[in-house]
Amino acid sequence: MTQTTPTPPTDEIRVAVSAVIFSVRGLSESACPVLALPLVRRTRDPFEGRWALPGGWLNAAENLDAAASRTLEETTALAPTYLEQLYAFGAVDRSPTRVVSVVYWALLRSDEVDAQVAAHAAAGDAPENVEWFAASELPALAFDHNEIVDYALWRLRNKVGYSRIANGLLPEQFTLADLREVTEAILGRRLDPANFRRQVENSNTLIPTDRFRTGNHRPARLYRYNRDVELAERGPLIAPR
Amino acid sequence: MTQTTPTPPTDEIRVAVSAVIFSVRGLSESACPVLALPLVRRTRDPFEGRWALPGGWLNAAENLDAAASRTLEETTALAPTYLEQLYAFGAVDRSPTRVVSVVYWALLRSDEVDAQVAAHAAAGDAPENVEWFAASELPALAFDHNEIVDYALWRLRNKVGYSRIANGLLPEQFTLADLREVTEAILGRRLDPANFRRQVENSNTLIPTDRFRTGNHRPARLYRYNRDVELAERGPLIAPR
DNA sequence: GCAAAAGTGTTCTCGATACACCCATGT
DNA sequence: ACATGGGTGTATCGAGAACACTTTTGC
Repeated sequence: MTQTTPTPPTDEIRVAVSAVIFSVRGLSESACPVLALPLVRRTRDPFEGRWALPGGWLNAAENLDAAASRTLEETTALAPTYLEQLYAFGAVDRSPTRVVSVVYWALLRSDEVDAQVAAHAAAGDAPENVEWFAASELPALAFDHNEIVDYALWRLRNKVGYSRIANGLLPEQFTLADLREVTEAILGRRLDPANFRRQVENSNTLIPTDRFRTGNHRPARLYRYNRDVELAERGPLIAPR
Repeated sequence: MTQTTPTPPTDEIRVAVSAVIFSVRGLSESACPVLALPLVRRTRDPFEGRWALPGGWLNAAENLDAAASRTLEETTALAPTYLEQLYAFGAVDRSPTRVVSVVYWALLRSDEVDAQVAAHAAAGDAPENVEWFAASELPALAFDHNEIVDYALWRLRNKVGYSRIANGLLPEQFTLADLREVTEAILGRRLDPANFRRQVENSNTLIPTDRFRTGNHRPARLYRYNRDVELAERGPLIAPR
């Protein structure tokens, strides 16, 4: 930003924005929910045919956050419940041409994704080049995108530990078991239901409703997210959008 | 990174790299040490005369990390003990022209900085446009650099809490009181010497030497940094350089 | 001897964990 | 009735904070 060089030689450097979009597939089914993310099949030369993170070029009149949202919207047609910058990747050899990628990571509500995917399947207009993959079973991706996903996973797991962010993956109303199972899917280990309940209750991030989900067993209380909390953990940076 | 646009319209976007460089001034003096950082006075139009973070344009054949190191070297002629990417700032209106700044933050050993500054003062070749400021008494900076420094301070304070990073500001050998005073300067509050000692000892980041610093009171043991630890806290990203 | 910092020991509290136990529902 | 998950109670452990106390130096 200090412009020491009179004629900046940056013509050959382009800025891209990508996103690691997390959601949960197979919630409320018998099996365990699985952390998943959408990938885009490349249709042009560098790594043609390989899967890659959704992304695009940064427009000159577009904020970084807006570009990340646009990328996300173009891929999933959905609004994220959480969006945060991950890292700027800028190694010279990460692409045949010089590209600096500012990567974001996001959380999507599972019900919206499920509905979207089901609607596309029914209408037969599923975007041909977008596919959801389980985060634990990714193929070899284009560019350095495998490393990027690894880093995003690390951040997500970290954040799930000290913050109550997992509800960003759940519908408007959900049970504590839902929230616990999603957290378990992220962390990759089982959690004590009793202790999990108390930790969540003490965090004041959830508001109990008077509705219950009935099923095979004792009905479970439904909770909803408390929007007054979420912030204050990201420091003095303004929330995106 | 997915190059959906055939002809990317990125010609007007330039990539800059800046650095928030922290060091400690006034260590081993009677008063409390003060967290300080170098600023550069702008000599051209946007915000001419105002102080700004050291930085420069990213070269086409240069990694982001390398550009940060270069920036740092040009400002201080010193090698950092710690260097980490802070954030990519890319709001459209943060500069008259469209600039995406990838900002790093770094720690410098206080003794090296003191020696450097003293040498320049003696030789009379002090760089006219670089000056060290106390982090708590910054003037109004160019661009969005005040916000950037605030965010870097937040990250530094955070990291000091859960990691043993403060020794990156200290000379090769130092006492526990040195380390505690630096930590106090960063956090802005006093710490219990007894508890601080135990926390540091249990963290295994320090190696006791058999040397002592003698002074007005009981001699204090000198410690040095244990280089085997430091990493593993930054996730799967490779260390810079 | 005294002041002051270096360094040690002890206690208390709080949060996380483990786990025993009761509750409510469908079958 | 009983299996199963929902939900509560309780003992234990460890890290951190508070603070009393001993040690070692310069003056």
